[in-house]
Order: sequence, then structure tokens, then C-alpha cells
Amino acid sequence: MDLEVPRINVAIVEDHDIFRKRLSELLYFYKDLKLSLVADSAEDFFEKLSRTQNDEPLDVVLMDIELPGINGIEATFELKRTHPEIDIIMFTVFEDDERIFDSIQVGATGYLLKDTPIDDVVNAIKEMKEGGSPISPSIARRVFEMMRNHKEKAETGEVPFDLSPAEIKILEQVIEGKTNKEIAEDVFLSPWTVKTHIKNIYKKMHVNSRAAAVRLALKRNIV
Amino acid sequence: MDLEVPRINVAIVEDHDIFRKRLSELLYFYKDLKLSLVADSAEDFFEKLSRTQNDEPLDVVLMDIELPGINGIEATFELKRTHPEIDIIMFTVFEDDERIFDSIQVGATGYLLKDTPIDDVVNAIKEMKEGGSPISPSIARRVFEMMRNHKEKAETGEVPFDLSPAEIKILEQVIEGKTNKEIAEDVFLSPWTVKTHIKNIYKKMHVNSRAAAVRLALKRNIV
DNA sequence: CCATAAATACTCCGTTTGGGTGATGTTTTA
DNA sequence: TAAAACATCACCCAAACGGAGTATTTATGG
Repeated sequence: MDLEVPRINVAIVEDHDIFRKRLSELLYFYKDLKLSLVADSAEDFFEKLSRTQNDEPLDVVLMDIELPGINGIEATFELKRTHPEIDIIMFTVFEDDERIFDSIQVGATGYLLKDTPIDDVVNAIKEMKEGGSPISPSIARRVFEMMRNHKEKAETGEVPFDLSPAEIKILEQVIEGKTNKEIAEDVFLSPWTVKTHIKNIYKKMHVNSRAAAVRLALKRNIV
Repeated sequence: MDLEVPRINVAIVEDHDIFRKRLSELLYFYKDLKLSLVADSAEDFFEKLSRTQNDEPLDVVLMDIELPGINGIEATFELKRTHPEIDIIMFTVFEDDERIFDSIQVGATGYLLKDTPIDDVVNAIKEMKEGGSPISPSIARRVFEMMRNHKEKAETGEVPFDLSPAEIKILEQVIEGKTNKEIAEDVFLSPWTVKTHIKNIYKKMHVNSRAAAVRLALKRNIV
């Protein structure tokens, strides 16, 4: 046993079976890492986390964004709330501004694209433990732009998901269980407009159903 | 001005236009009542309540159960949370056990059927102010039966809405935004069964859409 | 002044939902 | 033991929803 170099405890949350398997296999080659938790969904992750919390604590989580049920951004929010000491790297194919922005907002401290070479992934994990914030170059570019453009928003963080006032008003009614038609009548708009708004709301919140939107909105006090 | 007999401040929450109008007109004939708030929905009620809270405080609310958006039971829950001193009479056509039970659970202290003669309604309001619990006779009968049959449940109030374990499991997945098919795959049941469960859940919760179910479930910690 | 965002309205299309109805077997419990 | 819940599966139908477009108007700000 090598006592002077403690291994870094790593978790993978990834729903794609083959990808998860290959990534796990690869990480096993790196002797200063210990892959101590592998999950295929956020629920699975939290379940396993609660069962293994007596063991050595987790250091870093590689979190996929697109997950069934609870997505990676939500899961990150939840994990940071309950275990702020664990570092989270979003590990994903997405490089759109909203997902990056949201990830940072909810507390991820790294953002790697999935095509990152495995050596770089491992280095990122080590940097993370040293207090760094490993980010893929193309992502870093976007982050800098966001810091320039959305500085106020990033600082205040007042309006989650950047919903416009009209969208918020409509979202509130969605939360109340109303149909598009009912909402339309209430706000004196055509049902199609309401639909358009809702579609835009979904885009911003990264959900695709009313139920998911309601849950997210209630979880992050948008009401 | 008659100082020795202060008038009782009454509110009506009722979405049916004509019914609300007629009821308002009738109550105006009773000089010891003051109809100080009339609303056609829960949202309208809370909005008006917050604007008039400087005036004389409300004493009694006549609350319809079937309301657009937030239903009367939910509204009662909310009102009792924020204004526990206000007495609420459920004023409705429903006399099914679940609604009665739910109404009592959320804090209503009266339950009148809508065909109650106006004189009796007014008496009920006065009794309410005296600390009574005016209940229509046919409702009272049911309440007694419930006290006999559901005593434990009524006392512990552990499981809101009396959802069965299977139903709770499915509801949790609805909250996560999954479709019936996805839920079916997860719990190894046919989509038809999932649908049946969800329909039963709706019946018990008195909602008719996923969004409404999610909102209610999150509001009353079923998760 | 022009780019951009927001709000508005509409179409097409396939999927999902929700309501109604019905059936069968098991478990609980009154 | 008989009635009541629970769980399971199935089908029909209409309404609602969600995704992907297109397009006009109006602010707003750089």
C-alpha cells in the first residue's frame, strides 16, 4: 500500500451503457485514481452515494448532462447542496451556452467535452483536486464570452434560466395545472403563442414536459 | 354606526358567475354580515386579500371546492398556513368522502352543501365566529362514519391522499417528468397498468393532469 | 441605424394524455 | 365470509401536447 499518494475517489454518472463501460475500464489503468462509484442515472447515483457514505468520501464526480429522469444539471445542484465538498465535472457532448451557464450556476467546477483524450480527463481530475477548474478549450472560450456579455446576470443570478417576464407568467400557470387554452384565455393571447412561449421555456429549462418544468420550477423557487 | 355588534367580515370564493352574484346579493340583506371580499378564483382571492389586509381582517371565507387553477382545498391549505385565524367553510356540491376528509385535513372548519338555505348559511357563519363547526347534516353523517372507520388515518395523517405504495412509486416518477411508457419500463409493468394507476392517483388527489399532480405532490411533501 | 431579443401567430405531424369502461385475480379487513 | 381495496392488463376516443418550422411586429440597445 502506498500511503504517501492517496488515490482520488472518482464517480461516473453516465447513462450510455457502452460509453460508461469503456470509460470505467480506461480509468482503471490510472493507479492514482480509484473509481469508487459508477451510476447510470442520478437516482442510481444518489442511492449508491447514500449507501457508501461510510467508506472513503468521494472526491470528484464525472457527471453526464443528458440523463434519464433527473438530468445532470439538476443532479449537480442537488449534490452540491448536500455534499458541497465534492467536485463535479460536467462531462458531456453539449457545448451550448445555456448548459454551460447552468452548469456553472449550479456549482459544477469543471466542464469537459466527451471527446477529451483520456489522459486529459485524468489530468483534469487531478487538477480538480488541486483546486483547479478544468475546462475544455472550446468551452473556456464560451465561458469568457459569457463573462463579458452576461456579467450582470452571472453576478446577480436573479432570474433563474433567464426566463422573460411573459414566460414566467405563463410558467406560473403551467404550474397551476392549466392547459394551453386556459392559459391563453387568461392572458388574452392565442393558444399558439402560449405554445410557443412554453416551447421556449422548455428550451431554457432543458426539459420537455410540463411535469418536468413544474418540478424544476418549484425546486428552484421561480414561483 | 352600531358599535356593540361588529359585523362579521365574509369572503366568497366561487367561480360560477351567476351563483356568486346571487349569493353576494343575498348576503347583502344580512346586516350583521359584511361581504368584504368576492373572488372568482383562488388566485384572485389571494391577490385581493393581500391588497386589503390593512382593512378590517377577514373572519369567514365561503370557499368553493371546484375552482379553476388552484382548487378550493389547496387554497384552504394555503390560507390556513398564512392566516390561521380565518375560518373557512367549504361551500360545495360535493359530498364524497375524500373531499370532505381532505377539507378537514387542510383546515376547513365548516362544510356546507350549496343547496343549504341562505338563512342557514348565515347562521353557519355566525356559529363559526362563535367557535362552532357548521356542517350540513348529510355531511355530518359521513364525518361520523369517517371518524369511526378512518380513525387511525385521521389521527396520524401519515400518508396524504391515501396513496398506495405502488401509486406513490409511480407518482415519484411522474414528478421526474417521465412518460407512462418510461415509467412502465422502469417498474416492469405494462403501460396500461401505469395509466390505470395514474388515473387512480388523479382521482385521489383531485387533479387531472401531470402538472397539477406534480405541483400538489411537491407542495405536500409526498416525495 | 441595425442587430437582437421578445412577443405574437400559425401549420403540420406524430405522440402522449386523460376519461370512460371493463375484466380478473389477490389481499386486506371489517 | 363477504365486501373493499389493490394490482394488473386492455381498448377506444378525443383532446392536449411537444417538436420543428415560418413569419411579422415591436422594442431595446450598441
